[in-house]
Amino acid sequence: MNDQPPRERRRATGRVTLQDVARAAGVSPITVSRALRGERAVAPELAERARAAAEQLGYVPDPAARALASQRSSQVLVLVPMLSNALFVDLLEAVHRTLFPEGFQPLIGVTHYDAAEEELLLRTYLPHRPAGLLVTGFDRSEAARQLIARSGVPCVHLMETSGEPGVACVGFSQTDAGAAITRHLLERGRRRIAFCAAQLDPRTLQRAEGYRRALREAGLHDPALEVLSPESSSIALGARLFEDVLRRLPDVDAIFFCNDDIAQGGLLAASRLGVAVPGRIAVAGFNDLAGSDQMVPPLTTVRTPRAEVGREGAAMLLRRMRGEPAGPDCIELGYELVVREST
Amino acid sequence: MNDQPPRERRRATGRVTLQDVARAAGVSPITVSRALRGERAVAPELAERARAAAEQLGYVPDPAARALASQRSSQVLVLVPMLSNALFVDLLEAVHRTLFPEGFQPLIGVTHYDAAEEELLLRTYLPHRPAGLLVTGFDRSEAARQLIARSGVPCVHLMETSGEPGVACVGFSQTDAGAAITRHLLERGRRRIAFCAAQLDPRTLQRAEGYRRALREAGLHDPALEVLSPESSSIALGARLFEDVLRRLPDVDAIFFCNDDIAQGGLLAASRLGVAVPGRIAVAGFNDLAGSDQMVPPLTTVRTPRAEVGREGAAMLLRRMRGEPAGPDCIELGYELVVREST
DNA sequence: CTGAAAGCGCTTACAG
DNA sequence: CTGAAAGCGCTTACAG
Repeated sequence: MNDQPPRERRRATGRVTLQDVARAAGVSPITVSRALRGERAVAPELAERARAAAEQLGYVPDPAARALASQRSSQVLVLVPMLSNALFVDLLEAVHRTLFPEGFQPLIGVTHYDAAEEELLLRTYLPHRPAGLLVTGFDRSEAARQLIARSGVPCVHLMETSGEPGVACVGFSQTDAGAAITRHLLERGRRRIAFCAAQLDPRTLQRAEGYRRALREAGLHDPALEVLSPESSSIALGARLFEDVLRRLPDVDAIFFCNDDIAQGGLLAASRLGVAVPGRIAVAGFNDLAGSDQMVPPLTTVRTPRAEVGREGAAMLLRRMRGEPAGPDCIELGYELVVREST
Repeated sequence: MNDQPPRERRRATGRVTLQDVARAAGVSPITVSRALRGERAVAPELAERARAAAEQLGYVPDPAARALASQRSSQVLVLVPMLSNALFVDLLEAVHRTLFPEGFQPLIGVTHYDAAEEELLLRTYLPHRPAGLLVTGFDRSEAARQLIARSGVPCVHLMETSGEPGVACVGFSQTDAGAAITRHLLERGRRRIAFCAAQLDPRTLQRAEGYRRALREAGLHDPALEVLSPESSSIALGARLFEDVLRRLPDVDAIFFCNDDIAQGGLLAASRLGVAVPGRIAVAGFNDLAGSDQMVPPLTTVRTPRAEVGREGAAMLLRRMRGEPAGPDCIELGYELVVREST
């Protein structure tokens, strides 16, 4: 009567393994593995038996074991600068919708517009061997660049475009968009157009470049009209910048804010101070964020294709992760002027 | 002259492994492993040698191998309803700041207030064996509840509190906070106070309950004054709800909006329509989100402790993941009335 | 305090 | 098309 279990050395995880499924299906574990991943040709009958057994036992592959054996996980590292900018929330949403149903899980990292922090995130997450990498723009430390290159992980750059062949990217011309909204203000008869910006990240500076280009073409460029703050973009900062312009540059008749949140703050400041918009001063924003259409007056802005950027960027990455024909290296999407009553 | 390399069966990953470090340090791999993790007592001299060798070779542990061997990854699954509600961005920020420096990486999942989606996220991520789990509130499918319980992964509930012993949670009383802001409106002399809500998630409904309690106590409760929309919260929806109240309930003299974004929309609608706030109608919000202090007039609201919830929730989870004394099951944080000019 | 052995649960690389 | 063997790079569980 010795029914005590044998001295157990095995760690009992209780998990249903490939082995269990193989035994139940009467085939080898490799065959089950192949059948479940749809890899290679497996005899239809065996594949079906494997699937049925897996289903019946409630088999769920172990991602850690899979990652260890294949040297590749199913996570996709997505690096964005800041979640408090609704732009990136829209971007992430589109990325998730594209990747998740295809069996890849986005792993979100927030850099806070900080090169050192981005580097730390890469150092932390790259050892997980993500299947792919989605990063914002091209501006990063040399070390970060090398980490990405040496990792061998397929990488797509979002929100900006680059001419360089071999560099995968999906975005639009921030410069052109900045020039377009500035030209719109010129067409409305504005002559002293200020540019108010926060954060001063590369994309903001590209919009500044577009602003300059448009004003130079009109012979109306004046560096004194650029109000650049390195602070984070926020409604409160926008209000301050607006008041600042009013005080220091009384002849300004229009402001192009580099992002809708500071533009909204500007509009609110105008309302509080009783400054007529667009009568006394026109206000334009950028990105068409939530609420801009509800401002008083509704905000003229540029609708940027962040959802499309997320979708197309993820799709481009998908092709590269799967080794499919990669398609174009760079996709340039459009933008759209949204003219409302603030200009 | 046969210097062609031997037939290679090994997959050359090129990675520096524990073995390499052990060889270099002249100790066994297990000793290196223990030294690097600070586990158990390792002779100081050996530990130092192991650390030096690891440093010198640029050794980075393989998370997949670690997860497979230990049956536990270093990721912490964090489930929030929606990133477009800035509340959750603040929450995630605090969670990241608390967890990341301690060697745990948040893995963000967005449920979109959808029980089925939450369940799918759990089914997808739980097999990764996260070290811990942070979820929003208590409202989920029975299947989700079981998945969590059976996984054995330590779990802390955020944003709400529960009396149940053994259920770890960090939050505050949404009901009390809702009652408090309603009482503030009463104290301001308002008598026909409407409650406008979107989304109708559990926390919103708890605020509604607080609203009712306060009005009943004052003998002023009227179900007709509740305007509940299942749509997602947004500035645009707030504007519509405001106009709706004005039209359908002309005697209303105050509105308590369940979230600041719809309150901001209400304020903007008032401004557009020329309705005096608080003269004709008082407006109060909830959460004190970005921009509320910049509204015209500035919005009276309730400042909720989401950053503290994130920090304390993550800290509570940290203790549980490490098997330290767990501390209290439930931490109830406070909230703060922020009275501005809209009431 | 230290280490040899076993094992975590998969996939790769061959061979047939 | 299928499978036996080896291996991915760690940690656990023992033993000493």
